[in-house]
Amino acid sequence: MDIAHRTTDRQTPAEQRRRELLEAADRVVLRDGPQASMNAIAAEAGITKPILYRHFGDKGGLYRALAIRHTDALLSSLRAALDAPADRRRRVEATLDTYLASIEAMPQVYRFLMHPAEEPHQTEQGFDVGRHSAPLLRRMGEELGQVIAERVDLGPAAEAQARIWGHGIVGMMHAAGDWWLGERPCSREDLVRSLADLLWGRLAEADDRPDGPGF
Amino acid sequence: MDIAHRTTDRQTPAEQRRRELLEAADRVVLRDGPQASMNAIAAEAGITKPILYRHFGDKGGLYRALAIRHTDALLSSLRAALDAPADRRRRVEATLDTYLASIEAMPQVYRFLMHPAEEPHQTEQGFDVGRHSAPLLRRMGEELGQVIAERVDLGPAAEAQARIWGHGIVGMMHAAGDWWLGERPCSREDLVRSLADLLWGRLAEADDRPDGPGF
DNA sequence: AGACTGGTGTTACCGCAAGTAACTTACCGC
DNA sequence: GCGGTAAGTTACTTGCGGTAACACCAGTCT
Repeated sequence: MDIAHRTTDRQTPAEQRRRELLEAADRVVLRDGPQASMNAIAAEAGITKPILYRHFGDKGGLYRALAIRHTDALLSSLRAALDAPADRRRRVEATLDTYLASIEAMPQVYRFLMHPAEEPHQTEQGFDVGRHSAPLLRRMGEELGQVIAERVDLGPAAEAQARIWGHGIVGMMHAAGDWWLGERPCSREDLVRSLADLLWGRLAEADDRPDGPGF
Repeated sequence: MDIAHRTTDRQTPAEQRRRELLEAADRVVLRDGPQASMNAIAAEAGITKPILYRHFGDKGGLYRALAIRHTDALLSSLRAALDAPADRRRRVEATLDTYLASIEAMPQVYRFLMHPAEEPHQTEQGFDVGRHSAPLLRRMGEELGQVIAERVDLGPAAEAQARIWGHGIVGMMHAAGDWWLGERPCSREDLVRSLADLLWGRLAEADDRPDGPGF
């Protein structure tokens, strides 16, 4: 097959094309937000709609492919921070900071990933809860849970505990980051330190305020 | 349409009507999910589209009104749990449990609130800065932050810290709840206990596992 | 009475975006 | 050359959000 000598500079034409389309879609989505129309994306890629549909099936498929790209990139950054050689507190802070720096650097990508606005239109309306609830959060939660399970000694029921903590920590990071990105109430380091303090039990240690019963 | 036999309620007819419309919309949204069309909602209410638009402006307005109803209801439940007379750990657990019980009892409502899927989509986008991004999470985060600031003695920068923690804890609750609702990996009590343990610093206290460096 | 006003309701339409059908190339092995 | 497959097109259908424009039915002012 003559594909073999092509793979040196190109991959198979289909995949090459797919990459180009994804990059065009990326540009449009980053410019117009998740409401970007298929027509606009096709125009940006220099082609017309039906080709997009041949490549990605439907809008959800295209968006899913886009999301997977970015999600993978973010996850590998996070894995790197998680694997850095340092003590646990430093790793937690590095991971938080990596995540926050990422969403700070590309807020449009972040918005796209977190608020997909994908709607299967009018077909197939079942009430599946977890369907389009930001798969990025789920993946991050699962991965963090696995890391925790591998490295932290949690005694019995460690597996379940670790997954719960993974999803919980990721959710904490996400919500705090989302709010912080919108209001910028403090510096990134302050946010990282506060969240790490929270995970380090400072809520439990703090005293009640003099006037009322403690939270 | 005779109007005479509706003399029971003493509200202004407009508000009465608005309530009825919201209830109809509720039924449809709970049945069809956030993709429910304005036509369907109007049909359920026994009227036609333009009336909905006269009452709520646009689809976003209707959905916002719906969301506010449910959000207020949930928030008042949470406030009750937060104000119960008990020590801090018990309050945290009660709040977590209240939230989880709520989303467990009405997953469709929860899904609607969390995944609004509103898309301005054509004419006149550009105002509406805060857009989607689940206002419920923001409100819960702000409220919890306020409660923490009021009741917990955090020393200097307490205000900022409390808000961060509020959003962080709410996000933790949300993400863990979302995942739990989808997979049901454990009982509600187990989840509550694990999350409270996380907030109580058990991640910091736990030892590394024998084979590798700790997370 | 009779015109004026305001709320409720309708039908019929526009614009737009997702998705599809049917046709037209161009390339590649034989 | 010839037939098949992939890329590409135009032109359509469907369905939804949103908006006229008009109709009906209180009360109410003169």
